[in-house]
Amino acid sequence: MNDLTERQKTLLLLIIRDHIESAQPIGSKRLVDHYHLNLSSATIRNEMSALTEMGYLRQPHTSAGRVPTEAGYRYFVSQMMDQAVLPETVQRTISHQFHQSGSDVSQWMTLAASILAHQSQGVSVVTAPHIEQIKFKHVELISTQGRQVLMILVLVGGEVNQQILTLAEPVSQERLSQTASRLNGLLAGLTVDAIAALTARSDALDRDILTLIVQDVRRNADRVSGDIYTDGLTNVLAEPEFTETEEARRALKIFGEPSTLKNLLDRTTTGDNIGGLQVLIGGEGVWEEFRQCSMIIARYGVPGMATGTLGVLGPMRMSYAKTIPTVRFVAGLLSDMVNDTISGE
Amino acid sequence: MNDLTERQKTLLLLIIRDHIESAQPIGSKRLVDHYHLNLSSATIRNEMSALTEMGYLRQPHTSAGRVPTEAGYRYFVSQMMDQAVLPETVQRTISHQFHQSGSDVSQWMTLAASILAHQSQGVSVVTAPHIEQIKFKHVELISTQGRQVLMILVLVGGEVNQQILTLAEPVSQERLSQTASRLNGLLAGLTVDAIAALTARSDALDRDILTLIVQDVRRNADRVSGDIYTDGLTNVLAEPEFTETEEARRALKIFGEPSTLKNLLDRTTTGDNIGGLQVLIGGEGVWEEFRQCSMIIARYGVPGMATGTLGVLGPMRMSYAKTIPTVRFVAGLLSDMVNDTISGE
DNA sequence: GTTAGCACTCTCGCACAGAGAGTGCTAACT
DNA sequence: AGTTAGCACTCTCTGTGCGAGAGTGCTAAC
Repeated sequence: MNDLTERQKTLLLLIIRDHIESAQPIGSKRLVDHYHLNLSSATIRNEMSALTEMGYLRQPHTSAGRVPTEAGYRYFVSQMMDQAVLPETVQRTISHQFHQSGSDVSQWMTLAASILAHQSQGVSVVTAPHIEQIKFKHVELISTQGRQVLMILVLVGGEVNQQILTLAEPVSQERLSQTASRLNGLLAGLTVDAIAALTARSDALDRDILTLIVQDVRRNADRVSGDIYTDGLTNVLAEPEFTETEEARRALKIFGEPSTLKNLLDRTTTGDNIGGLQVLIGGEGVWEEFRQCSMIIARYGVPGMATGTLGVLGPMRMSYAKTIPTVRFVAGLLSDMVNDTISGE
Repeated sequence: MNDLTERQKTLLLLIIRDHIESAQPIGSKRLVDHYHLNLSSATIRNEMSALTEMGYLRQPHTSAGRVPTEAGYRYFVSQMMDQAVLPETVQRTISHQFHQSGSDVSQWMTLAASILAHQSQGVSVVTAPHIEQIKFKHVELISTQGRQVLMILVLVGGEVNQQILTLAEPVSQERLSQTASRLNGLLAGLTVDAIAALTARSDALDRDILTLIVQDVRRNADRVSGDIYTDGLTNVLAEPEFTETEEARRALKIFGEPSTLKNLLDRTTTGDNIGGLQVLIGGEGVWEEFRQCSMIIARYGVPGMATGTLGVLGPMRMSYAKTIPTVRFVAGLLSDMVNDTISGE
């Protein structure tokens, strides 16, 4: 891997950087003209030939300039991975936006997706934090009319669900309030599984409600952890490599199908490397449809408690230098926010 | 308008229907071959020439077949508007999906958008119902830690908001419960404005909470009524008229920008024609970017109480016969559901 | 009013040539 | 040994010209 001479390294990085900007194959002459290297085009040709031999560059056809291969990009990314930092002004802007937004998880997600899409000019995707251990906090029962009761369920972490249940017979608000406060004492801090265990040995009214609580929490856990937020779907259409629509369509279609997308994200991330980014270049064997694309993915949250995934999809020649630190920064922010809400109790 | 002979009518409808299917200009010969009319191509040419003269058809160039003009489509739509009905099997499938879904507004919206996009193969958009008169129903105050209190607010219509407020000094859960139940008696059924009026003449704790209630409701009203759900963004890329990306991109971009989109919908719909559809053909002067597109829009909900908009964007040669009844049906379903939740109290 | 026939027009696809860009190789230079 | 100038070569891209095909409008006959 590191049998590259110093000159070859700088040349390779230069070529990739230029190609990311111009979206065109880079020739030796162009290189000499644009950057005043103290070298002739012939020398550069020799080096380029060597880099091609080594698999970092590729020629679309015999008489075109060079284009980075996946290996080339990977080298490029590995070089800049550590240094790339988001300018402080951008950091502040983003933080500001988050602090201005509401305290609702879905708002955070939407905002994160929007910021990622904007900054990177790619397609962003954010999954809501999946809460590993859901714990009961509080329940309210409000009679609405006849046998219909509105149940409000508060979970540790501040999440609130509501649900309407229909009882076998009308029950007064007073009795409902009593039941609620009794249950609150009984269930405080218990996990779903513990509550489910309790259900069996309870009397009629309690059983109805407990069953519903368990059901609701479980269903909701599925739904919320399945929630996927995307933004910038159309950004990618601006890229020159997607002028023939077919390619773009196939890639975008995947992003339009939440289930497939979730699957893809799950397969490529593990829960315990918070802070570490993954950069998938050219599909990297993961998904045939993304052969022309790259993805930058990160996990955020608190391992073992609540974690989610976020990432950006772009063309293979996306601006890694900008996107990588952005993804990292936003992941950090979201982690902090998740941490705050969880440790709140 | 109705100076069309019977034969011209059937011919016009035939041409449009064929063009919607084939996406190609329709020539006289093709028409004779495909549908066994008892006419020669020459006769048809004469009629086509007349239809062109009248502005219903157009020739892309001298020696191509005919293509419908906007006026042609409009005539087509006006002819089928009343008869088009959704097959009962489809109706049942859709109803079923709605009844299976949760009771959460945002789930309805997502589902509606998904169904519309799928059925029509176009881009769908649904705005959440805007509640005109928000009324208070119930509040709960739950102490979490120190001075932080979780406020849960239930509105008439079943909507539930939560919000964390920080008090000047710690207050016991008991006192909070008292306050909550007092407020519940006081505010039941009041509108936001009425509550705001009360705020002035209340003591410290009440005032804090009341202010927050008003704030929260107002902010939430803005947010929810601003919520826009879209689906099928990539469907439109499959259409042959969008193979050059530029056109598609501009149209899609608008659908990616919630604010612009909302503006557009608001401008083209009025709140009081629930049940009536609007069909905008070729942008219809509304929006330059949609020159190649059509939109089918409907309002749903209960006028004066809560209404929202939903619609489908597709190419001008979209399948009106299928999309119009679908939009109408889904609008009806959503209206029913809104009606149910509102009249629930 | 309808139809057959015909000349006309315009697009589309294809082949072909020339320009341009970039390469690899060789030989000369430092 | 490394670097450079020069040159022949290859391949894409662009524009042009031409024939095929499709469709039309018009005229004259039915």
